[in-house]
Amino acid sequence: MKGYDPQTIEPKWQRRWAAEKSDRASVDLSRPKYYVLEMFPYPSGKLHMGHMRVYSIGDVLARFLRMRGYNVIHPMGWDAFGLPAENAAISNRVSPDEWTEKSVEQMKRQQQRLGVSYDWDKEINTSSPDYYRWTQWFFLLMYERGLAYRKRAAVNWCPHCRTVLANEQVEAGLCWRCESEVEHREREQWFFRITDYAERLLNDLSTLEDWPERVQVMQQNWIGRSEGTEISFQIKDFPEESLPVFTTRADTLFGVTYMVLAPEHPLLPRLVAGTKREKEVMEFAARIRRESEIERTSEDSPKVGLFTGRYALNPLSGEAVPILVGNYVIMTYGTGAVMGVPAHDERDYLFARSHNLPVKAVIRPPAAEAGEEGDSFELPYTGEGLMINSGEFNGLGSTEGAAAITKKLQEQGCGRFKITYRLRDWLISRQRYWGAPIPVIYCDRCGTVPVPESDLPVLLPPAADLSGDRVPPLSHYESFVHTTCPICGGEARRETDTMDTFICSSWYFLRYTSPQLQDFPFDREAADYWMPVDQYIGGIEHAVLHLLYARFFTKVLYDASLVRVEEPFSRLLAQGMVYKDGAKMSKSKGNVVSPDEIVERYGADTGRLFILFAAPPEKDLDWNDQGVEGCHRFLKRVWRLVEEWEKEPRGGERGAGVLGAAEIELQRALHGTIKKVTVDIEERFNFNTAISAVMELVNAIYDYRRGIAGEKQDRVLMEEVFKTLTVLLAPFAPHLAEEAWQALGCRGSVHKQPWPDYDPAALAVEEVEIVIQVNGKVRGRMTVPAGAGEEMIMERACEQQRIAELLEGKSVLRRIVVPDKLINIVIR
RNA sequence: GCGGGCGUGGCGGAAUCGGCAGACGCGCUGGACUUAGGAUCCAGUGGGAGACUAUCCCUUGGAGGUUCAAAUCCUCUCGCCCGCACCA
Repeated sequence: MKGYDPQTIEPKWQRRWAAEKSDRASVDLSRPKYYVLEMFPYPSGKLHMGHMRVYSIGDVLARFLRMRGYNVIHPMGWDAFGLPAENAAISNRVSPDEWTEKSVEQMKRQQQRLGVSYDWDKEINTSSPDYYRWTQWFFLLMYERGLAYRKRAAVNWCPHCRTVLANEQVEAGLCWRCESEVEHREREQWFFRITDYAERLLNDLSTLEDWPERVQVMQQNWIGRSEGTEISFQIKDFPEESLPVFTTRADTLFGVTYMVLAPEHPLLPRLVAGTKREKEVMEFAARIRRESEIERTSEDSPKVGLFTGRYALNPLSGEAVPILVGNYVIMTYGTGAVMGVPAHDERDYLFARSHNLPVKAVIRPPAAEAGEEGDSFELPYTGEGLMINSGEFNGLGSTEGAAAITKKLQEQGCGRFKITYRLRDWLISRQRYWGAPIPVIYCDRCGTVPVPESDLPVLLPPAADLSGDRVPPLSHYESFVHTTCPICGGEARRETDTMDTFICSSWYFLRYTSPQLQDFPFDREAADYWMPVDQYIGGIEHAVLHLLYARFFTKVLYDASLVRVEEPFSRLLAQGMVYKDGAKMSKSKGNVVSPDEIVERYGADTGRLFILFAAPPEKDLDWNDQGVEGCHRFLKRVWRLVEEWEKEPRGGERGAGVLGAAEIELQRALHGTIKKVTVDIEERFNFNTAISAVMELVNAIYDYRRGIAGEKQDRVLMEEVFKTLTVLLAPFAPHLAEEAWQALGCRGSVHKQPWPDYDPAALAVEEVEIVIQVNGKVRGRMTVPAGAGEEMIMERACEQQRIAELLEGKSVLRRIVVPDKLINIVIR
């Protein structure tokens, strides 16, 4: 053992651990289990600091919990299907599977260099047929349960990715992946009926107490539950038709002065058919529909509308109001039509003013806000108040009024209470090659036929040229498309869209529990044992996407009695991003530090330690090269301690049980550190302060060894201190800890040691330093016996000259004593 | 606009239940060892006043408040970050 040389010891232990499969986990009902999971990566081939951070966090927990006696499952795999692989394959002129295989290999090697304690026997790859046959199986399950359906709809189309996208995958009108502007296209597409689960997905958020609030809130917003009333308006001259609208303010029904339809509204063509306005209205609607999402939905784009020539009849007042078509109404929310109440809605007000529509006030603000008479108030008034100009409802408050109106409408058969969600069904078709084929066959005679389970997997044909413009690519694989109908045996065509990769990642945590199982997606007993994931760790970017889809999947599987948990992830840790020089690490900024670079220069232990020490896991982390140096220095410092100890003579008669003051102090430091590190990892997830506590212990050891001459040092105590220090360091710097453990002459692996308990007796102190405050200001300190009472503290405090001076001639009003901490003497 | 979060030395951060603000690390200053130091060790390091001793004052974005005591609780306010957003 000479000098700290991570380049030698790290690979050595990594090989040893791998050979011994020391991190393999199997079902053991006699032991408490713990499932630690980090979001699996897309295999880009390049590990970045964000990866290193999430794996370091997960590994501390996994190693710590194993030492705590848990049966820990800590798996890793590859989210391998998807557009980036396909695009990379096209630009590198290789097939996506070759490209993926190579990337996995590279990335796995990089991961292994970090010394993360994965059970590699559980490795999975979503692009392997062994895996995606079950992804297809889940599609069939959804189909059987009526949760997968096909419909023609205007969908989000990314022209750059040449595929459609789910709503969750469009951010402010841009593709979440390539940031191209998303267009709307009419297409026949497959959807999952996630909206059937909206209420449960929302309600069960409250059971996820250990999820960050911001993630819960983001999901709440996304689901967007809204209670209100659906009101059907009759249309003048169209007795057959009715026009339903959704409103949260049924109390304003008498204030409706117009109606607006979305340009896509199916009723629109019929309303204007054959009229002199037809051409103008339809052209107007077409123009708006051509506008991009951004143009149309940005708040500053002006609200425009056009009269259709038709009138709707207010179901309660009978009043006829004009029906317009307008750009500010969107087809995908509510009913695609709104009632215009300009007096009590900001948007309606703006729209009405610019289109010369009347404004009719029907809600009066409460007297306090409206002034004496309450007759004149500023419009629009969007708050609640008392109903006016509303016939029999006059005088009711907004809340009771809305209920009364809903009731009345219901009696008349033209309205009902309704809950509306912002959440839309999950569009899962993708017009790309590199994904799991949707297992469906179209037969002219039998219609849409799901592929029988026994015919799974529907294999992807080997990739030919993918660079062509033909969409979807699978449609030009004749041998793939042509098939026979499973029902009638006649000629049929396969579905040529593939599934959204978010489906692959919606159940992978179940596959880890029995990754090689051949006849079912996962072993039910294994899943029942390991699930739920106790601690999930990943980036905040999946707050809605992956985390919502996985929750939905789990609920469906629960309903199908395939799993016993309704929620997949008990605890969630959204780790912060890694920054450098005030910006996210990125190639364009030129501020990228790669894990490889760090491992080569300082070793994985240093890199891990820095990442964990620089900030708490959920906060953004500022990369600092000098900080890395500091962590490296610390490890070298630890190393030297062990090295020096090794050279000193062993055993000895010293330390036979009588400890001196310095020894008692060192022992106290040791047990205080055990306590702090345990609490920081287990309860607070604050690895940064756990590490700083270990640093303090190391400083205390140095102080002791400097303060006490070599031959007088208590070797028994020193040995205990060194061993415990090594164990405490094991989750953070696993290689160094293992090497040190061996150097200390201990048997076995440090990672198999039980986590130490602290001895409360060793923490006990005989004397404590107490702060003396006078009127809340620190005026002195003193050392008193631990547990000293108020009288004694007061007496001793007054012995201090400074305190006596301050108290001179003053009367003591109060004395507050915080035992073993502080006395505050209040004087006047 | 709605919702969530954050604001502490030169920097990253600590202060866990209202009880010594600034742990730990970086950086910086001085010193030791050394041919050398980007190795290592020692000392110092929030700002100000002061005989640079004692001691005192100020300090957690800002202003108030509650309290014996506030980074921590309350009110207002400023700034930054994130999510959603013409959602009827």
